Amino acid sequence: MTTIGPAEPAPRRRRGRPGYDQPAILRTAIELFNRRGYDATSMGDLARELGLTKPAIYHHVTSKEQLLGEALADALDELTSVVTEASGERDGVSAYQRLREVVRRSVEVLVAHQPSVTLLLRVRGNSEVELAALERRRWLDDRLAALVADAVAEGSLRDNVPPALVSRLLFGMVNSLVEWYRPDGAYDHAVVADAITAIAFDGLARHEAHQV
Amino acid sequence: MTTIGPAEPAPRRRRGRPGYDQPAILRTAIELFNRRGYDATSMGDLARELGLTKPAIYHHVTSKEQLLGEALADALDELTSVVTEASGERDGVSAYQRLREVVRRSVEVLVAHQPSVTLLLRVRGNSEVELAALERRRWLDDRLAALVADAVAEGSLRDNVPPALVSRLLFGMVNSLVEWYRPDGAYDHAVVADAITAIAFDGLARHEAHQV
DNA sequence: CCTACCGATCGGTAGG
DNA sequence: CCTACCGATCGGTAGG
Repeated sequence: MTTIGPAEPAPRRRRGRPGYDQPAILRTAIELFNRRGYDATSMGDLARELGLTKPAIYHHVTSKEQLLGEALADALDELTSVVTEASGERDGVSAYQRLREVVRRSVEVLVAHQPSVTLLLRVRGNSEVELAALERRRWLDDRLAALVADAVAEGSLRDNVPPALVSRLLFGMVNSLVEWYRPDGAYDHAVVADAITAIAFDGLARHEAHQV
Repeated sequence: MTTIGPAEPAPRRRRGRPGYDQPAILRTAIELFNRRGYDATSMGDLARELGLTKPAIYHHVTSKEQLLGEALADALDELTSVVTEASGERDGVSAYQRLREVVRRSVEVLVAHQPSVTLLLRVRGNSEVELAALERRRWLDDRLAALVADAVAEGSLRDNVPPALVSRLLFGMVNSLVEWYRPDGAYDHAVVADAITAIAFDGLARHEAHQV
């Protein structure tokens, strides 16, 4: 029913031009979707960027929405791994330590999968694909909020701010890095991860000076 | 050349239907632009939402892009006021205090003008109007980064994270609240402003427990 | 001559 | 992978 599937294990002999495969088209599509926005990007734009005609793209891809779905699945799969692996209860590991680990690993995912995560964070729910992605995102948010609540309950986080609010602000800060982080820029991902965890957990005031 | 302008000071006698004025149409447009995205919102959608025909909208408004420009100007004017007023150097007011004031007043602007600020934060630069808005936004970002640098230089903020990075993360956290804040929701704007300043400046770890 | 619209349709372009 | 198209809808405007 569709030409999409796992990449052929052995590079088969091909007829015609070498051309693009689906992952290559997806990468370019994600880049354009981020640059101009999903709706403002036409399949013609994508064809021009690739040096193909519009119909040629449909040889590799069934729809524009499929490209979006593929991108969102990438981001969601990665974030789901982080949250399930790092937030799961383990003997001798406090909620506080697990939260710090989730923050650090989230930063790594945002850096390594920035284009698809950026798309995920901009989803508005305008189609079935987007609504499904929003549902998975909500599941992640709930797990993160529960982890923050655990850390508050165990006494390691401030309890004068509602945990749900803490969770939103903490991951709001984490997620904001997709707006400006550039892999070839001034900051290594480790520098960013350190800065975020330092600011989030210990604040940005010098401790001698944080009384107003 | 256009019927747009300041509202008539005295409500003159009208013939025909009472109808909408430009500010009312703008409010509805902003709401739709946020719900579905600017590009995904057609003037037909806006007309349907208002109970008008499409041509009727063009009686009040010259173009779809003008509506976007109006919204972005609202957000930018408000944020510019905050940054110029609260970040300006004054005798006896430290950069640290001014930064806290900017954060607090920014939260108030985000809450009071959430719809237009949300649009501003999603601009991609797809048109002249959007490019001009991005330029003004960059000006704001530069002023904020300078204020953070001043606070670091005066010794009140941690100096082990680059000031430019601190600025991005701090206002990334502030800006993230447009993604979830609801004026009729659980949190008063003062609660949110307190939570953000507390977390940002003093961190979310309890001070007895913030050593890992 | 005005404000406040309507029914119909313009030239182009969208995804497919 | 192209030329040649489709059904529909886009933002915007005509006359009345």
